[in-house]
Amino acid sequence: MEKLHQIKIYYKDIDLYSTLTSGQCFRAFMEEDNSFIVILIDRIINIKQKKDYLIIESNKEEDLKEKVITYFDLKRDYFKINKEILKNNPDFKEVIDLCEGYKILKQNPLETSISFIISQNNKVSMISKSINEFCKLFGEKVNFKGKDYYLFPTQEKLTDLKLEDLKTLKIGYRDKYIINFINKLKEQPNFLKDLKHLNSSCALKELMSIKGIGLKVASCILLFGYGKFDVFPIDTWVKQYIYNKYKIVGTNNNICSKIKEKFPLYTGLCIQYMFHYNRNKIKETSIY
DNA sequence: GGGCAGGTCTAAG
DNA sequence: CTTAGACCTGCC
Repeated sequence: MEKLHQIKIYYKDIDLYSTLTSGQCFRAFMEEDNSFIVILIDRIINIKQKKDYLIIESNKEEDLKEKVITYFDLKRDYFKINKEILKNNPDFKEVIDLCEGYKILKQNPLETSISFIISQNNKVSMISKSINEFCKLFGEKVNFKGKDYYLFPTQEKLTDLKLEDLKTLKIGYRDKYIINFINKLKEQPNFLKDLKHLNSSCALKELMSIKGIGLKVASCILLFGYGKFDVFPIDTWVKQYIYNKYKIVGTNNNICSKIKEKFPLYTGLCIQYMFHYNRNKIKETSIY
């Protein structure tokens, strides 16, 4: 039985629920006490809010505080950013208010890439199942508070992956896209590391040169895996919001350039706010 | 059973 | 350069 490490971080301005359950990450589990289990790259954590503190338990002590701060983007001043966004778009206030405490997670680029390749034209529940199965097959098992969890596999572990290894994942035609991606990593082992240093439009181009990664998935990878706030994933929810609010239609490229004009600062964050807002509105007004 | 889900590829104009 | 259609799969 591994020793349990606990830390406390003074931080109150985060909404763990909306941050962890709005489709940025697919492997956060809510516990009965409203805390969350998060597979935080190389460790498992349990995180909960208690008054003005975040209470975190983990199986691994090393750099725990730093890892949590980075993952949940706690150093960024979202109040200041929100104010700047509002200055350009006062009518965005209702959205901003609903998204108070919502953070852009900084996840593992490898996990983000594969997760969002799987996510295309797929359901969130299915995406989670497939990714968990993927980790179970190829990732390291970690016992945490009496339960087994699986880390996301390392790049080295994935280099020998074959198409037929993916058959049990129920990811359908996306299996060959994963293999394309892994082949790219085999050719260029530093591919993911190098993306960090590219500007967003170059990084998008690099990612989209891989068959199976389009504009939407590439944008998700850069926003959620690299914290590049100047890319913005346009999906069905966001499209719907933009249509309802601004009557903007057209191809994704079209929508992208128009929304960039309207929200020149932190466009990626704005889009994510819209996504979260619209999903919540739909849920609220749903008769089911 | 048809439609749909945080899209992308392909082929055809 | 733009745009239908097809596409795995499970769940309603």
